[in-house]
Amino acid sequence: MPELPEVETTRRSFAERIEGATVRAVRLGKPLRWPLGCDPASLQGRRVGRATRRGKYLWLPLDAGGLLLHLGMSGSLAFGEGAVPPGAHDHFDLVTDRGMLRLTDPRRFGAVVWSSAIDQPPAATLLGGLGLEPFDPAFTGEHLHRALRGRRVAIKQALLAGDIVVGAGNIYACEALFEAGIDPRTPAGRVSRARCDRLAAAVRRILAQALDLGGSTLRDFRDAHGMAGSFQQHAAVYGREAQPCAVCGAPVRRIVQGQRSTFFCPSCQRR
DNA sequence: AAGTGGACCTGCTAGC
DNA sequence: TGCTAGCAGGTCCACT
Repeated sequence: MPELPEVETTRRSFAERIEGATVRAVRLGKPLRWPLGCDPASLQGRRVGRATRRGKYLWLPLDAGGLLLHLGMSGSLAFGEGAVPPGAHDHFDLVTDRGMLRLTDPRRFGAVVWSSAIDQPPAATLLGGLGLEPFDPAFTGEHLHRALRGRRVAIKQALLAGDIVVGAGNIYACEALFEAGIDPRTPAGRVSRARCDRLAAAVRRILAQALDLGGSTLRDFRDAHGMAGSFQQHAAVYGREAQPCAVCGAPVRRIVQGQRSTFFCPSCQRR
């Protein structure tokens, strides 16, 4: 599910309301990707700080540490007052004096991990290999071109890998490559400097547009207010196999790269 | 070092 | 109607 726009939309929807709250209790459901890494009772009484985002991870500071959260493929966070009984897919509740933050995640690829600080393991280890933030001014065509040099993987997979630039998942990598007019199968190291300029701009523009639209809701994404996103209605290629390209009319193709679907227009996107 | 494939887990849909 | 195969927004890890 959640790529950068969904994670950031989620962050914005609860960060201000939970900041300054005091933790009353923690409830765990079924296991997530990794164990919490602390006694849940040890979080009681801690003060919640300002939630931040790095890539697709959220960092929720608590006194003397914090929680690193990831939504995996199917996770979403909800924040609300009142005690709603947990459902079968509710696997983490942070109950505070201002309301409860709840992670719902049917597939359980998500995670909530305690760390004594964001720059200490395990948080630092998980965040350590991440590439630049797409809206970092340092993320330029020049940076992208340099980072791709010598890499033989397809450009689509290089974007998804997250070690050069974070935030673009399967939907937005496809959309950015469409906007930049680049065939997703192009070997990463063969994308010219000029096209890297276009691609870096396209990644930023697509992610910004998706952010404006509250992300994409394919099936179950909701922000912490329960609001769905609407970017999926603006997708040019993602999920549109065999439908006519809005620019040239050629049928959109679906191929598989690294066991993930890639959608592209074989006419508008070239090697 | 870079590339590849498998693993994690559940739910939904299309097709027979 | 019911079963099965295939697919889904991520990313870590082991292996070549």
